[in-house]
Amino acid sequence: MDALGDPVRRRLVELLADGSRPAGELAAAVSAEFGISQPAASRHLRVLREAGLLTAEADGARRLYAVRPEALDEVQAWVGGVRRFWDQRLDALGTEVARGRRERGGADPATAG
Amino acid sequence: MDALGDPVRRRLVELLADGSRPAGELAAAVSAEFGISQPAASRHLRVLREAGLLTAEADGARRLYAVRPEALDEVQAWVGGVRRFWDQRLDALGTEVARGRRERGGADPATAG
DNA sequence: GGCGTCGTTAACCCTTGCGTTATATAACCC
DNA sequence: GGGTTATATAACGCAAGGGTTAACGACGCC
Repeated sequence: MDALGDPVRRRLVELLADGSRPAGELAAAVSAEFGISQPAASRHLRVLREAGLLTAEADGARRLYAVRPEALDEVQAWVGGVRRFWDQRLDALGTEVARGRRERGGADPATAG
Repeated sequence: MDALGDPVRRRLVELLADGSRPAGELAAAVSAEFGISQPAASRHLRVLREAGLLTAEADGARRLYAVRPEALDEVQAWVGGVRRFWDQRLDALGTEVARGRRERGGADPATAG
């Protein structure tokens, strides 16, 4: 998840959302969008690879990159873990979404809106 | 999402998973776990706040922090957007998980194993 | 085998970001 | 009001990360 803290890297993952692509294609895309060089893109791919977000498969002279779904699972699981609480809170239907209310007695935008 | 690229900040969000907490409590926790000072923790909270991940509500001399669920929605939506493709791929049950196959004609470890 | 292409690695610079200590602001309490 | 607690900001140093250019390794083609 640390690896996804960079917008270029997030973009690279996005570009791989609909299937694998050769490194060159990815590099061309982010180079154009972010104005960075091809080696820079390569390094981002490397970081993503080492973080387990992507896999690289040799295809002749090219390298096909692809998303590793399990990694996305982990991310989603993490977010889900945090969100779960809020979901059941909302499930309890505004019983008291903002706990500060009780102390301040103020209306909460989350429940009001 | 950039804000979640830091382990301390992720931890802070985790600590807020089960409800809001005062800054001091959060600071104490991450200070202990990561060996950082209170001001450092405060800055992380600030980053998370400015990123829209957290909200801060004054409670007397304290400041109650809480997760902003909408922000988590965005994260999950992003991941979901990337994952969706993979989900339907897996739904098609190994019809051809590794698209590289067709170009190379070689057996893919993912499908073979 | 020589050449062009694809991609990664190396070496280096500069900015960003995180950490620290010291200090400011604000609320509570007596 | 003075002191204490709670939290944020300021000023600053340092390490890390990301960018660049140059060079290297690997494959494909003729």
